[in-house]
Order: sequence, then structure tokens, then C-alpha cells
Amino acid sequence: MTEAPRRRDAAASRAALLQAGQDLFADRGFDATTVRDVGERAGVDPALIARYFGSKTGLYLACLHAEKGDAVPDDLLTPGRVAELLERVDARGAGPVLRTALQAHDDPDVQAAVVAELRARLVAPLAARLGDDLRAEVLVAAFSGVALARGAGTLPALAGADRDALVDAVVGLLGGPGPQE
Amino acid sequence: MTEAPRRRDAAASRAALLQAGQDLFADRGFDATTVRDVGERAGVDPALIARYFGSKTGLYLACLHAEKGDAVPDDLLTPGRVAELLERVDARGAGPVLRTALQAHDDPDVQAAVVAELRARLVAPLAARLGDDLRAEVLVAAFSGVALARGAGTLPALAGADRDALVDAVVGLLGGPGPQE
DNA sequence: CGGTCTGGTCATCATGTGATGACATCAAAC
DNA sequence: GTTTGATGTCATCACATGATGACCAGACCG
Repeated sequence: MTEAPRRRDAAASRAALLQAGQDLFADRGFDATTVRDVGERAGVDPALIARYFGSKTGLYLACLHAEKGDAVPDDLLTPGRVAELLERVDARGAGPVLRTALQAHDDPDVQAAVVAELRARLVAPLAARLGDDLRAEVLVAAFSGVALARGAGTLPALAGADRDALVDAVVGLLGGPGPQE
Repeated sequence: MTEAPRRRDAAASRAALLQAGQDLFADRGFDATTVRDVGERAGVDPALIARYFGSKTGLYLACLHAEKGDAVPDDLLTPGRVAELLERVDARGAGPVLRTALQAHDDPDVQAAVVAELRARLVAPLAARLGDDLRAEVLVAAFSGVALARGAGTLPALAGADRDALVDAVVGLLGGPGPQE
């Protein structure tokens, strides 16, 4: 936007791939997303993924970091936060972070990055509030399950529910016994 | 065991494939399990999967049904049931049913079978007790998330926790506000 | 023995996927 | 205008995977 669009713009291609990667990885996960899919969605030749990110895994890591500044880490338990996250899930899919909370990755680099991301973005603030890592992680896992199921459609009532009703149910069940100080 | 082992025994081969399929699908999910893996684990040629089950998908469906009579549908909320399910998860992996609660399947036949299985085994009894499909499904999704995360190792405290402590945390968070009538 | 059937093995195919490198093409520098 | 480097395109490779069918090998029967 700052400059006239050049006809051939590496930065633009890179950004398009990054965005497409975020969308597709969030929606389908790493394995189910092919580099050809990403390229098509970005309107860019898939070979450029290798050029700009080294590999599909490189793109995935870049997507992970790109979302970093996206949502400020906050408390998962507050109803407002639950609503916000669910809104985001409805709009963009579960997202790589929530998704990988429930599925180990083969690549150790990816696994380490995901663990760090999860910790920083979701577990740490919760653990600080709850004073208990285990309970914090259980909550994150449980919420991830809801987010994934929302998109999977395997649980019809959950998948089809009105978002407000879902927020109520989630807050009632998960947030209930927590520190409603 | 009932008869002298015949050197060539179709029933035994079939059963071995079924068992191996249950183990591997439970542990890694459908996509991450190859027919060659199943064959190797069963000590049987993978081509026999096609012969006895038609296809990998057929084997998967057979595994789904084979687990049917395994655990009697019961209430997910009782601490005893939570402990029992987690024990099973620790021993055998999350299992196809919990796993697919969170991941849609391409094949419509499989998807339909999974939905039915989930409904019958987990959602229905809970919904009967809660009087609310949505809350029942949220609970199932949340518990599935915990079960998957337990195996994935992405949440270290959850993955490494003593099972008793985990049961406490899960029951405290998920079972807390429920119908402790 | 000879025939036939069932159970098992193996080579092979078709497809999808990530990756790679040669080539083309545009744009800026001179 | 020519050169040169950046950018993009394409064909192709290597590999994994699911599937298939031809073939082999025991078993049972006459």
C-alpha cells in the first residue's frame, strides 16, 4: 500500500504465501495441506514456497510466528475471551496453535516451536492465574477440543450451535469451577 | 486357543489385522497409519487387508465396530468413568472414536459411522442425563481434547502428569459444574 | 498321483506429494 | 540498448501409499 505495486514483487508473493498458509494450516492442519494448495490459494507458484521459506515446514514455522502478535495472550477463562476465541475459530478455523495442541508433530523443530507457542500464548497466563500448570493445560486441551470439534462437524449440536449458546455452554462447563474471583 | 493352530488360517489372519488396526488407528489416527504398518504389526501381508476388508477404509470401519462392545456406554461425568477412560487412553491411545470426534473424515461412509458411534457411545447417555445435547457434546469434545493432548505431549504437564492427579484435575474442571445431583 | 480350492506372497501400478533445478522473463543499472 | 540480477514458470524427480492381480503353496478329495 505504501508503494505502487510492482509487477513482480517478491515481498508480495511471500506475504501471499504466508497468508494462504495461515488460512489453510488453520483450517486443515499441517498434513492435510499441500504446497500446491497453498500456492493455488496464494495465486503463486508452489515452487516459491521452497524459495522463500525453504520448505513446507519452513512455511509452517513462519505461519506460526506470524500469528504471534495477532492476539495478545489473555485469560482463557473469562467469558469475553472465550467468545473472542470462538469467534476467531468460526471465522478462520481452529488455527495451528490450538490444532497442534492435540497432535504431536514428527519434526522436532516444529514440535518445539509449537510447545513454546502454546506455553506463551495460552498456558502461561492461565497457569499464572490458577497457580497450577496441570489445570491450566487441561483447560487449554479441553478448549482446543471444543474448537476442533466445532469445525469437524462430527458433533452435530456443537458444530451447528449458535455461537452465543456455545459460549454459554463452554463457560458454564469449563469456566464454572474455576477462579471466578 | 480353542483349536490347534492351523498353519493357514484365514480367521486368524483377519483377527490379527483387526487387532493391529485397532492399535495403530487408536494410536496415530487413520491418515498416519499405513496399510504396510498394519500388516507388519499383524505379521501378515498387507495385501490381505484388501482381501478381507476390501480396503483400508473397510478395515477402519471394521475396527470401529469391533470396539463397539468394548466399553459399555456410561456416564462421562462420574469420576470413576473419567478414570477408567483415561486409563484406557494411557494404555491404548485415544482410540478412533475420541480421535475422530475432533477431525472430520473425507469419506462420507466413515464420517457417518463415526458420528453414529460417538452419539451412541458417549453423547447419548450424557445428553440423557444433562437434558441438553449441546452441553453433552461440549463435554465430549473437551474430554477428547484432554485425551488427545495426553498422548500428543504438546502440553508437558498434562502429558507427564500422574494419572490420579489428572483425573482430579479433569473431574474438578469438567465435572465440577455439572449435575452432581 | 492328479485336481481343485483356499490362503498367502510378491511384483507392480497409479496417484499424490514435497522438492529441485533448468529455463524464461521482467526490471533496473549502466 | 545491453547487461545483470531478481523473480517467476515449468518439467521432472524421488518417494510413500493404497490398490490390484498374477502367481505360488499347502490341504483336502477322488
